[in-house]
Amino acid sequence: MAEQQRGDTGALPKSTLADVARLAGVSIATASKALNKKTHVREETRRRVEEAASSLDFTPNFFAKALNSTRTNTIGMITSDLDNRFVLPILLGAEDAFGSGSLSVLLADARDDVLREQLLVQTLLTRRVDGLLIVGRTTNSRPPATVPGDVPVVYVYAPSDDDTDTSFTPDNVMAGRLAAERLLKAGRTRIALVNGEASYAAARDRAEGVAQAMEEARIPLVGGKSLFGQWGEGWGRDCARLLASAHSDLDGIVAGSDHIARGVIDALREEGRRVPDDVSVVGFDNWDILVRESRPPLTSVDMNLDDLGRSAAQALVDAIDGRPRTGRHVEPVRLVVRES
Amino acid sequence: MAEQQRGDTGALPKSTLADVARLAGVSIATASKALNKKTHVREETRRRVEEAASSLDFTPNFFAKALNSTRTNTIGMITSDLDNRFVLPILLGAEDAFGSGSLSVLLADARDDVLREQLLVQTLLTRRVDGLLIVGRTTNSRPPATVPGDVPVVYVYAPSDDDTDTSFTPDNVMAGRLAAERLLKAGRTRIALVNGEASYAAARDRAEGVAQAMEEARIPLVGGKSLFGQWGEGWGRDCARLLASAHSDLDGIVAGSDHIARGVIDALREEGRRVPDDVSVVGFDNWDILVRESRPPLTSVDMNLDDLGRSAAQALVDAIDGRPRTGRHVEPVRLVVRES
DNA sequence: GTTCCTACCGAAACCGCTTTCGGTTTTGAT
DNA sequence: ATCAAAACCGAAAGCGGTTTCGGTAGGAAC
Repeated sequence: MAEQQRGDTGALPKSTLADVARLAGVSIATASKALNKKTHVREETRRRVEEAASSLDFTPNFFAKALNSTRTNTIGMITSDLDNRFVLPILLGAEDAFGSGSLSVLLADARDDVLREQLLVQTLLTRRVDGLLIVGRTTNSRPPATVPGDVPVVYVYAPSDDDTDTSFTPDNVMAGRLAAERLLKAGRTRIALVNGEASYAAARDRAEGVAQAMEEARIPLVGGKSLFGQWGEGWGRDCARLLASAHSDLDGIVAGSDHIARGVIDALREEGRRVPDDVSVVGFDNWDILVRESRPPLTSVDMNLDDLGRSAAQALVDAIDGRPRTGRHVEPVRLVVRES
Repeated sequence: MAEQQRGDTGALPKSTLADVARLAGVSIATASKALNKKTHVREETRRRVEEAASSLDFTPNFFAKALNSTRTNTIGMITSDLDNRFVLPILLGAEDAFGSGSLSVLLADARDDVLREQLLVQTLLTRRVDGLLIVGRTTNSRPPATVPGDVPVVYVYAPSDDDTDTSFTPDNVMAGRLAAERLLKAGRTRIALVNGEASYAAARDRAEGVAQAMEEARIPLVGGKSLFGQWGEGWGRDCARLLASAHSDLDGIVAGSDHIARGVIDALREEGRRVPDDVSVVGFDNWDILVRESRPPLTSVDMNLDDLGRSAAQALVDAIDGRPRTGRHVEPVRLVVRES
């Protein structure tokens, strides 16, 4: 009998702070303080207010709150991720970085278009987001977005050109090292690098890491250097076939991506080379659908995107709280050993 | 000289409607009306106000606006999509369904957990979203979320159990038909269906569609019925191998997914059957990375997720505008012919 | 019995905008 | 020139909270 159904629309009663105050027999001001654990309110009064609030299942009006007080507990996330691989891990990271339920994420897709991105920044700022997470499509660095004012921005995956910005990007050099070292430790000495497109920083960085590891081991790369090509399976196949026929002693291949690795493995098998007995293969990305079902299952370097997202989100939270952690953060990756 | 830099924080000047009104020499009320193209305001007055507004680059305070007026131009999107395939297409659809920039999407991940989903619904309602888009992980139908009040909800991919809700789901029966018909039209008569897990509505529906097409053609399925298994390449390989050795006249395979199809194709090739010369193969999902680089490139049924998302988003917009389109909408899919 | 603190509480201003409603001009017709 | 109707405009009342600041009551100190 306490609550009245309002019509038959099932609309929620929407009690306001005034209702709570009235029910608790205090002023609105006191009710507000009581619920916000602020200034001294007698313990008993607070209890009364809280009871009143919960009995009316009072939910403070988000917008009224936001009207006074700069924080909105909302962050904006602008993505340009085409194949859809980063958004959710990063979202999860962000959600975890806050207490559950407290923070919300406004997601928008820039479609890899600078103008559109700029527009989205505006829109999000209008909605008074506390901070911005800008997710790139590649690890190539990019011009910083122009974000007026003091809104913190964290770049993820694609770092900002400006090193005084805050960026989080996976350590592709380390990835290259891990891949090469894996093969070296397994005693392989005739190792080739079938890489992706040279226009990608990821490809170049991985090449760099591989080169470092090989130099330290004083073993030259088969073919002398990174073999840049395309990202697809086709390139992996073609290149592996050439390598196999040119170098009968080939015993290891670092592939620039899992995709390429799939091609490499298939070609090797068809050329009569056993994987991993004759030639061992390592890929990058640890992309589930590619890695798990290849024959044999592919050893791959996982770029730890979840952690990357979480770290970035955490950094954004910190920045919002006034503890900025500027600079380009290059996050560690990890090798996932499978049978290849 | 008009704008003053406020300190060196670079904080934006944040002009308010009052500033605009003052500059234009009108009252706040008039300024408001002028900018909102509402009641009659003299054309010249409107101009003055608009000039003032743009010279101060006035942006209305989102929260103040939201405080009076139920609409917030924000929708909530709750996903449980694990492999990350639907979120962006649907997001794009939603963004397109509105004028660009006008609407924002609050994204949250339910992690396939009913309790968490319920929590998120609450959180989003607190933020007064105009509507809710609930994206499932499979096409299996699901119990409706309990959304108090009159907030419109549209289910995407996974339809609600309750047919008076609004759901959008791809037409997997049609998909099955298209796949089978493609093979039949190519003159194939010894066709098998290597399907995914029977616990998935998608698998069962596709089987249903294939069965319909075969019946109409009065041609039985090799093996007599859908061969349910798992979704992976491994199952595709194993099953294709068995089929190939048991049925030398086999000339067509419908695979339950592109993933399975990849396995099927690889196995067939290794069994010495040429694709498509000896056996033609069709997959489902048209998942770029799987389809394009298989040998030969795979003919596949595209589930039109972009359109699905767009339609769902549009329906949500309509519902918000008071034109609900309840029911389970089964959206068409399309065949993408490649070489297999 | 004053005086002075202290701890609580509440009136009222305010955040920035929308909207109602009454007052003032303009306009148009007579 | 006169007057009603139409067109504009602005004061003020919200929307639902937070926050300042002054008022009270009760107790300790004198």
